Amino acid sequence: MDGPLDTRVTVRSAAATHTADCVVFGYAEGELRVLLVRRAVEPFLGHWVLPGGAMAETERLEETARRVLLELVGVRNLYLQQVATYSAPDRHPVRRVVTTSYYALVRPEQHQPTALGYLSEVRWFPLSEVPPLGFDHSTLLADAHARLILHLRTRPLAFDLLPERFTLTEAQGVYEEILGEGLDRRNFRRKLQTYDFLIETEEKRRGVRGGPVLYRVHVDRLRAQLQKNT
Amino acid sequence: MDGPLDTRVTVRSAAATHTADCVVFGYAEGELRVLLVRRAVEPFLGHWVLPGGAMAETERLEETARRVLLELVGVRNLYLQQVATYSAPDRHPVRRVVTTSYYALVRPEQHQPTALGYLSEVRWFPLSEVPPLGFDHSTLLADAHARLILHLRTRPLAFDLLPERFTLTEAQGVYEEILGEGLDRRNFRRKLQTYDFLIETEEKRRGVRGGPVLYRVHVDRLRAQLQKNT
DNA sequence: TCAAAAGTGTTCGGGCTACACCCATGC
DNA sequence: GCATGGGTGTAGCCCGAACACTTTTGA
Repeated sequence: MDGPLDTRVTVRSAAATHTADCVVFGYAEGELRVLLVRRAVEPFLGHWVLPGGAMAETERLEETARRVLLELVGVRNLYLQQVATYSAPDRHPVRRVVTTSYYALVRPEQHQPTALGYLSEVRWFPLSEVPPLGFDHSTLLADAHARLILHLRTRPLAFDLLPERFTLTEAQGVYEEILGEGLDRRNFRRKLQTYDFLIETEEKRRGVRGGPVLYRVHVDRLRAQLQKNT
Repeated sequence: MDGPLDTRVTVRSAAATHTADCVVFGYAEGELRVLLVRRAVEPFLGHWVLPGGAMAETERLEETARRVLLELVGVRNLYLQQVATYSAPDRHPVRRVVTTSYYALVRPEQHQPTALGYLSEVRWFPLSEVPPLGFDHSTLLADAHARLILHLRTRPLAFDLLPERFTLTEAQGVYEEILGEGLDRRNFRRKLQTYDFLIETEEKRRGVRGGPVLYRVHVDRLRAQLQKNT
């Protein structure tokens, strides 16, 4: 309660480090992917884990998460949602670390992630090829994905993963990849046509049969829509 | 990320106290209520706040929350869900405190809350009569209530707030109080009749016109149901 | 020209909503 | 006995699910 400890039980307050870890989702080549980093230091040297960093003195956790993402993929202003906080005393083998997880949606083609600091590698993994992660990060990833599915069912989030111009079939691919299930093309398109933030452009995608029409989003309307069902 | 800090930005890791604060909901006399405590120490001396406590060295935050609830209302094994984590650097006027909030559902008639330690008073407040709270607890309360509404729409949570025997009208009252809207009696009853964990007893409620029949829940079936849509 | 993907309407069923009358009990 | 709340069924609506053929374009 932000106050002195209760006196009935003698507890020593834990001086834990607090980190923000990011589950960064991206969509490329028809697959939902997640950004992982490889550790170059112990513990879990050589393991793949979620990118993250320690909360600084004057930061909120969300700011920590944004700072990490800026450093890692050089992107600001992306869609970021807190998922949960993990506090098992032994979740870090060396010292006490409490972690709050966030999920983020980015456009992979716009950003080249760079390994830095204590990392040896950064890579996009298709969700189905993610190896067992260090710490309890497999759990964080699963929880974040579950939360994303939940959110996607009530909010038009997929467009934060798509490039500026996209076809409806590509949009459907994003939905199918996140939800992990196939969707009916006509039902899907009818649903999208109810969104006032979708704008049909004059262009068609070249190099693909059928000559699909390209769409773009009216950014302000999309933002308004997203705020409505927060 | 549970690792050394990134090197590109020099951050000093914040040694924050971490607390678990509880938004304890109860239903009594036809009203949804929340359990608040009054502080007997600075800061916010005399203010009403959410009950909570600092995470101990060997505890997970959920255990902290359960410990607080055990001490405060003497109840184990209640329905407890993590809501969110709050980390604004200035949310506590004296020192840095990060707080993770939980909501809990209890049966007020079974427990007499007791003020202890640094508290001068403990009281159930009807949700509509909650005063402005100390710290940022008004926000935590609002967020927890919003989360409860969300959960109630997909899970049969109301029965964790009702006494062992209850009428369908009483159950409807709980739903209406949480959702903040009136429900159609017949539609509501039809919906409840689809739940296999509701058991009609032989008894009727005495002292109320109409002689409504009392129901109880099949605890195992309810637990099974709740786990299904976690 | 043919193979592949884009594009398009209608029907069906289930679940939610709205609505009115009789019955049991307390006062 | 009468006022209050308990108990019950049906019809419309909306949304999501299922489903097949024509058009466009690349190869």
